[in-house]
Formats: sequence, structure tokens, C-alpha cells
Amino acid sequence: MNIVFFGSGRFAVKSLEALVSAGHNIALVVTQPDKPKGRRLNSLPTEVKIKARELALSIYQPQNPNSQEAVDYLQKFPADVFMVIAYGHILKNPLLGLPKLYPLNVHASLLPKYRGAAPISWAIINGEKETGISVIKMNELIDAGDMLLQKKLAIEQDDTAQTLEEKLAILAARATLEAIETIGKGSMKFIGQEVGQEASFAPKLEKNHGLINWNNDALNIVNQIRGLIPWPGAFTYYKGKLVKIWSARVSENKEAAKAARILSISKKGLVIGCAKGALEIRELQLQGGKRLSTEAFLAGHKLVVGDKLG
RNA sequence: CGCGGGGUGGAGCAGCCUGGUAGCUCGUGAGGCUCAUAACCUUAAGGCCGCAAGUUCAAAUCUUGCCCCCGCAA
Repeated sequence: MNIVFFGSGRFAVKSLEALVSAGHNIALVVTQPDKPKGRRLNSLPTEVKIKARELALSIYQPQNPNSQEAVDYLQKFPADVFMVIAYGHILKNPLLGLPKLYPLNVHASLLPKYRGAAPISWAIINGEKETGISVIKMNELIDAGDMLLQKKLAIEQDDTAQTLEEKLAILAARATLEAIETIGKGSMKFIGQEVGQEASFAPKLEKNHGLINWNNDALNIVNQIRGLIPWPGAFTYYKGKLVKIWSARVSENKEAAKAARILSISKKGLVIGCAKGALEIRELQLQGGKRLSTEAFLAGHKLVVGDKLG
């Protein structure tokens, strides 16, 4: 099977590896251009590019894959399918018609739920108990094409977007292979996504999704924190300084809730009141400082019961 | 040259502006109190204050260069 692989993020790396080691011919790897990243704004390649180089695959990095120039270029490569995973660009029509068979997309949710850029994070933020991988045939709408296969995965209590992404990346690699094999055998069946109240959208994450609203329930805040790791991270303010909260759980503390107030301070945790319940912070990071356990943080910072956050 | 914060006993911080006996919270060791303890009391060990050069009678503190860490941004 000749495959043109579209991918950028870390999530796609395992799938690329799986395809190569299963002996499929990757005619070309399309990934986003190197972008300035990091502290000195050096230009860095995508995770997929790094892996593709390692595997000695041909690489193409168009600014815009839908441009005439890119389409012309891509036409030169033999493609039975396009495999699009965490690529970061919406593919449109002339381009979607290029592969002999199908343009396929691997998406990290149980479609039609969580269509869009950040399905893993939003599933956690919304307190879902399970999520999964969907492989679909692409059309011009975002993540709305007919479904080829789906795999489920339970979300554990202590999963963060980061740990869940790792697990899903492995599952995605399996789903990718399975999809290709099914098509190879000609035994594929596409099923339309049932569009209804189940469809939902998971927008790209932004910095301000991390701002903690203490007038929320403790459980919601815990989910928010878990869902925004490693980026952008949930944060609040203390005496005008930004404080990121990396790890927290719902506290046993049954005190009358005083939203955003420090209820108790101990080595074990820092308990903050919410609208309903309280949050026990276990790991946090003050602006400019590094990520610390609550215990280490309290050794050097004097907090007072009753102080207000936010 | 994108912007900014920081490197001080094992951990986290103060001290630096206004040079001159190295401090706090915790951890660790010893002893004590206690039915008991992660609690409390007493006590001890442990630092060439990131590296190098300079200014000075004297540098953690001022100047310069370098290394490393972190946040923002992207």
C-alpha cells in the first residue's frame, strides 16, 4: 500500500513508525514547516519530521497544503491513501481527491463527539469516563466524514491530557494499521456518523482556558487541571503573581466552602475552597519558579489561612 | 540578538538596592517529653553564597564575561 503520511505532532509519531515497520510504503511525509520555538526562538522541526528523518523518508513541508503549488507537488507521489494524523491543517478539495482510494484521518475521540483540534483535553475537562480513536474518511467538514473504525479507551482518575495522549497514540497506531489492512483486503465498511445531540466540538486550546474560576465545583477544577497538562496548564493568582497548579484532587475537607480562600495549610496539601467542595493542591509553580510539591513550596513561601486566590 | 525571573548547607526561600560576624521554614543525626505520633522541646552535623576576572582594606552583596535552570511568547 502506498501511503502519503500527513502529521506533525507527537501523537502521530507512533503511527508513522507502525506503518513503516509493517512494511507499507510511505511515499512521502508531509509535515508543518519548522517553526520558531523555545527560549531563543530557534526554528525547530516537528516531532514527525524528526522521526521521518530517522526513518530516511522523504519529507515535504508546505506552508499551505491546499495551495496550487502543494497540490501539484503532491500529485507526483503515488498514493493509495492519505493518512492524516495530528497534522494541524484542514485539507480541502482538490487535495482530498488525490489519493486513489481514500484520504483517511485518525482522530483522538469517539466521533461524533469532540470534533476539532483538542479532543483529548476536552474529554478530560468535561469529566468523560471514556474516549478513544476514530478512523474516518475525510471530507471537507471538520472530523465529520464516514467512519471506518473506532476503538475505545477508559479514562482513568489520574490521567492527564499528557498520559492519555500517550495511551491514545499507541491505540492510534494500532487503529491506523488495522484501517490500512482492512482497506488492503477490501473489506472496509464506512458508516456515517450519526449526527445528533452527540456531536460536539473540541476547540483548540488557548492560554485563557487555564484560568481557574473558583466559583466552580472542585471536581470541575480538578478536571480542568488534568485536561490542560502539559499545555497551557491551569493557573490562578496569588498576591498578583501567577501560580500554575499542576496537580490537585478534591479535598476531604467538608468545611463550609469559601470560594478561593485558603482553608488549610499542611505538608500534605494546600486546601482551597471552591463553590462546592474544596481543592487540595499537591503540586504548583509560582511565576518564574519551578514546579514544586506543595511541601517544598510551603517551606519557602509563607501562606496564611484565609488568604484569597484569583 | 524576542521579553522577563532565577542559581545561597539535602529541599524550598530570605539576605543583594544602602559592601564588613550566612539567616528562615523543612529535612537529616542525637537526646528529651509522651500510651503514642507525621505533634512538641533541646541539641548537632552540613555552605569555598553557579564559574571566572575586576573594583575595594574588605564582595553572597558592586562591575564585566561565561555556564546552567525556569516562566512568557511562538
